[in-house]
Amino acid sequence: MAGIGEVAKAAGVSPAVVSRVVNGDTTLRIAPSTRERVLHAVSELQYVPLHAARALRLNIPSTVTVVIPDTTSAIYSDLLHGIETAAMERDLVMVLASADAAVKRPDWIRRLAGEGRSDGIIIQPPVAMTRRDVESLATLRVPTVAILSGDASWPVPTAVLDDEAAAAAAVEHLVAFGHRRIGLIGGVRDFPSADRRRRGFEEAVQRRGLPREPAWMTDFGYLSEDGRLAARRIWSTANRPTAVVVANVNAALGVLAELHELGAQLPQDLSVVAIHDVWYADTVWPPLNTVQTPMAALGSAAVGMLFNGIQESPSHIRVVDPPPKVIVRASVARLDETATVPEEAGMRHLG
Amino acid sequence: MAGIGEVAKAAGVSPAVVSRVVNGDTTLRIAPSTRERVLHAVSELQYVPLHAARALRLNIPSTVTVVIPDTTSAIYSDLLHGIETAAMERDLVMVLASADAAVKRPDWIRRLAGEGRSDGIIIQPPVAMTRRDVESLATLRVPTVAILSGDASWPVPTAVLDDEAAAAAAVEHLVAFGHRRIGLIGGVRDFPSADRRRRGFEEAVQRRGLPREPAWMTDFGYLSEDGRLAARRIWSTANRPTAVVVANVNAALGVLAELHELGAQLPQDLSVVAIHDVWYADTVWPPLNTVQTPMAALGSAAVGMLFNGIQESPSHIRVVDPPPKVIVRASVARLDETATVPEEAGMRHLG
DNA sequence: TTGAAAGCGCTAACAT
DNA sequence: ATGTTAGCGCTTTCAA
Repeated sequence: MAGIGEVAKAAGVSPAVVSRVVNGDTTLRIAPSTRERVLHAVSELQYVPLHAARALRLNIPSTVTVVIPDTTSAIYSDLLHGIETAAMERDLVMVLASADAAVKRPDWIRRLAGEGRSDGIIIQPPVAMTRRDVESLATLRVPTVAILSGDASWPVPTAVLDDEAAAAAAVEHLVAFGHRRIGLIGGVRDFPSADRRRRGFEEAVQRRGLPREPAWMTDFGYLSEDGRLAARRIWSTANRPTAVVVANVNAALGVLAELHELGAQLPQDLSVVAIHDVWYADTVWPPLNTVQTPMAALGSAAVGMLFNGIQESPSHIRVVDPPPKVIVRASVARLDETATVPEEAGMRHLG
Repeated sequence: MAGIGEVAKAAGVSPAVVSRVVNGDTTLRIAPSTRERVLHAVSELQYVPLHAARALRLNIPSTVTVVIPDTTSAIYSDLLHGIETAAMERDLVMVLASADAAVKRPDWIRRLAGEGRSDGIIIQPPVAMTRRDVESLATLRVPTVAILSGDASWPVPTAVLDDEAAAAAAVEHLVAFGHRRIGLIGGVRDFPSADRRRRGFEEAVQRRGLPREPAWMTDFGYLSEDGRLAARRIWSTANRPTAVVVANVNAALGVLAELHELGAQLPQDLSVVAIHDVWYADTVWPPLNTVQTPMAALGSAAVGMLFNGIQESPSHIRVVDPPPKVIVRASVARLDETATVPEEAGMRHLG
């Protein structure tokens, strides 16, 4: 409630002095006693500068907005930490908005971010979002970067993971455990990150000279229910794979649940490894092997793209460091009789 | 980039007219052709009013900030939807902040909310937050309501669930399935919501005349790891219960995982029902029985407390509607030999 | 070492 | 039917 004027009056100085003291103006020459009085009045009246007024006067970025399909998905846990840390370093406030709202009310992102409330937007376009929708983001007068699911051809700058490497790491992990008949439970077609994971999978399979079987590959999506569908499909094929790579950990949970209901013995009947690590991966049964992806680094990079100044920011980056890391739990069976490949060899040459 | 002045110039009118057209001033009498020109200029220049300037000029609430310990916990999924829906009805933007930040930088909440960026705060005080911290929230010049874990004695307004009823519903559910030897895997002591669930549990046990056994009750906390600890403790007691109520679904995941590792057959060896429903409750094995709590209603109520005007807002409310609902899946075994209580009777008189 | 004054972009009361 | 003006709270030359 207290404004700078009241503080000034209480301290017996002008508003200008209060402003300079509060903002720690180093060029300011001031009598220690005066400074004291000001500081005292500030804490007495609990003065906090009104952001709207500063924002109007100065033109300093202060807020980064992140829009993700589901704020309460553990998948984004590391991502958000990465963004928040990078934002704090730049003294920016991170604000989170669910894409739900954006979908229900198409004007919502504009409302949230297009009124100068935000100085940068980090968005993962939900599956439902068309290229046109993305394009319209570019018309917001706010720097925007799309994450996770775009590619270099997009009309806005993008930052993505090395999805090929993640999928390849999953395949190599299975190979190291002796598997050769490997399927893919993938994301939907024409969704860039899903396409990349599929490509990484196929290249790794080919490189290893593994058998390829169309019936072992599905593309229902990233959700738990999608995983259930895929599990039923693959379980019912005549000539099952011994293992599957699941493109998303949430889908993998559905896969495990459905396989249980189908009466499968896990991991003997089917081994599972999923992309992305989340805290509850070790609470399911069997505890799920995952490929940990550099989500925190991605978040940090996205913040950098927005606020590092134009010249240093390419319009498309792929975060390759740290490389994907396999977390071994208990959802992959060791197939000793076929284990011709030494475990080490599997992981090395991925780069 | 384009300001109201440029739009005015482009349309050949004064800024005042633009303002009134844009804001849909109903009292405004204007020539259709003029309005047309204004609208055209607005869309041509992609004019969006600068929020900071409006906020400075008007004094209209526009933002509600919610602070929760972990933004990426599915527990809060319904809560956030409830808040968001209620906020949208009032044309408020919902902004999410993690308590992580608040803990790392104690001034962060002030920064976020004390600068007038927020017109209302909904916070779940994390376990680490002392009563003094909560008290200091009251000194922010922003209306604040604490949710989920407070009680009527707190220095800020609070909105909580009917935790007693939720715990009682869990007990009644187990009784209806024939259980009599029932334990509680509770939250930490002196955490209000945990204390209430414990009380609800104990009252229900007493009401039903069930055996009480201190070794069947633990109080490690709400997290998965806490659940693991509790599961080991209870599994190793000489005279085990046949079922446990777990005060939090995340802890329950830990319980299930640990029991598996201990070699337990579920649910035959131990039945489990947890408070709060989340999407992945049906992806674990066995699919977890839960008590669904009215989180969305709670969120909605909290928004109401903040923005409904003082007279209608008591400083403490308990959301009792809809009542807790048991979601039956497969983690509770039916004990037919002891099933003396008709299933229906169990749920009725809870109110 | 401090103060006075202008102005950031917008809206509302008051002209015309 | 439209324009003029003042001012929201703050920062920053520029002056004293």
